[in-house]
Amino acid sequence: MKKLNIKEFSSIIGVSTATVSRAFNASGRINEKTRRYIIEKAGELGYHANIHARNLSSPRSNIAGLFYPLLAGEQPDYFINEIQQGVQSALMDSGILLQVHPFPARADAELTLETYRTYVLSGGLGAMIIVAGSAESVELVKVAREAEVPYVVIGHMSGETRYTVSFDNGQGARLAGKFFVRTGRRFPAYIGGHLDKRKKLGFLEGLGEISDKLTIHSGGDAFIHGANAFRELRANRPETDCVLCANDVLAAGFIKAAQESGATIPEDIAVIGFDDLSFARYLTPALSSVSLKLNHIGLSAARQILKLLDGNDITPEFVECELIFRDSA
Amino acid sequence: MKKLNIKEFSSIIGVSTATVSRAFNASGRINEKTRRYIIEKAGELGYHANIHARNLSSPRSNIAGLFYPLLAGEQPDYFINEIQQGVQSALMDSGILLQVHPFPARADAELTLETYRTYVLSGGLGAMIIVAGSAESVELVKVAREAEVPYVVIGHMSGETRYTVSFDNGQGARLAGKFFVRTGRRFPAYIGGHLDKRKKLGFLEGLGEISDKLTIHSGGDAFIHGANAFRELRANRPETDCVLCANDVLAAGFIKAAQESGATIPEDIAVIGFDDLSFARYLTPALSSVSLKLNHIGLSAARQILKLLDGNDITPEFVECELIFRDSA
DNA sequence: TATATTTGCGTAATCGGTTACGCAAATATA
DNA sequence: TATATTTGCGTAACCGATTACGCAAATATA
Repeated sequence: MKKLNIKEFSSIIGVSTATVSRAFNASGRINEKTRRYIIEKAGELGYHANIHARNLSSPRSNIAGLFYPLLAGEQPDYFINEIQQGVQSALMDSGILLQVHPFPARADAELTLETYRTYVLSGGLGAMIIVAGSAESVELVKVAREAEVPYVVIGHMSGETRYTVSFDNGQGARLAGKFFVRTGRRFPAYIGGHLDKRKKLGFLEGLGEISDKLTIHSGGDAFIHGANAFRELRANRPETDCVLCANDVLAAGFIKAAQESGATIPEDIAVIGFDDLSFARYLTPALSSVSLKLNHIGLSAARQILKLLDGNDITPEFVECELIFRDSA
Repeated sequence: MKKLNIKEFSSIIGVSTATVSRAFNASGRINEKTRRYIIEKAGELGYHANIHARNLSSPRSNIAGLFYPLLAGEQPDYFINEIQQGVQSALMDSGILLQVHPFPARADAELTLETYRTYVLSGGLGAMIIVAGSAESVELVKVAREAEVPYVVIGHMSGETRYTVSFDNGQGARLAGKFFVRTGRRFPAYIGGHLDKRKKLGFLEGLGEISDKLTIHSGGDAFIHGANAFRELRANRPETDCVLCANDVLAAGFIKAAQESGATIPEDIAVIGFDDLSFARYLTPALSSVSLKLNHIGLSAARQILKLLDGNDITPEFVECELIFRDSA
């Protein structure tokens, strides 16, 4: 079945193209009966307004892009996943579609970034949600500004304070540190992938008096690195009695290795993870973790976008980290 | 800075619009020097061809949509996440963008579906990847056909054999059943959310001689339901010595409850999960699971799409389930 | 009833590209 | 050198919608 365009369709049902167009758009005056008739006929004959033509003549794009830095390694990225799901639920009934735009770190980034740049600047997106965390994120914000596309950034980004849903890793880490001193721990360790300064600093602050005892271990961000960290710690600094891991996957690896070696958690070593991904509670012992409320953050960011698209103003939002207590600390 | 359109841009740099257009498109004859000159100038002046106009005059869409049924409950959907990540890596350097289209089950589905329908039929998408598993998926395939958009479906869908990347849950479950009889288990149970016939049937087949002893428990698909299942089983059928769970989250819940009650796994009860999500190995004991190779499936599906978009033919692909042995069985 | 206002719709310009067609210049062939 | 072919580019007709403008009919106001 050949596809109808507006000219054919309108002439078949005996009205003008303008009227057909008005039937499908809120704008313009049209008799309610005519509108219903046209909509009905469109259903019968299978007429669907070409979306590109619409976008061309009256610029709009109901597509929002979610941009985020790709994790190194092949592990599935639960972090982003939880944000994405939050974003999606907020967008669900808004008529806004979601496009996902991962970008790799450094090496290939330039190419990918350039692709996105062109895409956005040529009008492909109506809104952008940018997850901070790499140099590329900053570039993307520039692109958003240049293209005059409404955007919000998730997380910390220097220089950007206007459109954000932010959280403070440092504050979260501080919570963990304080908890450790409060529960009488003496020899803390921090297991971090590619070092996140805020986390480390916050942790140090929270650790207060015992902060001079801190050991830092950094390898990668994956399960295996958590396990390695445990083994090295065991070998080089057996007195360690509490650790903060930069993410939950790392914590899972750490716990696993600890169990294999016979260490008990939290008695011998208390461990706290970061992000509070939903599998944290599946672990044994169930993992205590600094919750970033990722789902909530995603939701908020998307709602902000929705407001911007409605022409409303928004105020930056700050989401406080919360320490979720389970069994590992 | 006002945005340039092709007419302005071309007249500023002293060529015709046709030449500018040719510079950016593979089609058409153009002197290599002219092309380079134009591209350079475009960079300087910040000219970006309007994407809607391009799509209008020469129909193409470099957007692929990933459609999938939404999980009941608010849990993050790791299943889809792993597929999505596979899809993304395959699409990464292809220039094809990915849009995600979750659709809720039943209740609100009609509205959402209608939105997607209109969107696709009006030319919004260049390709569709449809995850089977609900009545809506079938509808979406119809939409794809009607809109003449290349598509591939992931999973089983009756009537659709041409464009698929499929797997057989039944085959996977059979593996689990066989393993249980081989290892001398006698009283099997199946923990399933909304019952998946194939899984149950396959499990029964694999169970062979001990299949008449099978108990079936079905509640929901979440962690809590797995835990509940354990408790009920313990109360009503304490002799149970092996279970297959319809997914890994369920299995995680089951294991957790088992540990709390003091039962040991796998000695007292062997448990096998389904999907082999990446957190399976984080659990204690590490969860044995029927792997669907979701990441691989996503990759394949996307590659099929790429082939179709290149005008090549594809042959349906079948991905065999594999039982991944870890510590829980 | 005469005039002013509103409503409903059609005509045609416009959005910003792509590309068929044709022509002149450059190159190849005889 | 004369002719045939190829190359490079410009002109203008599309692609399929939206919407400013204007007119006639319907309704409101005097």
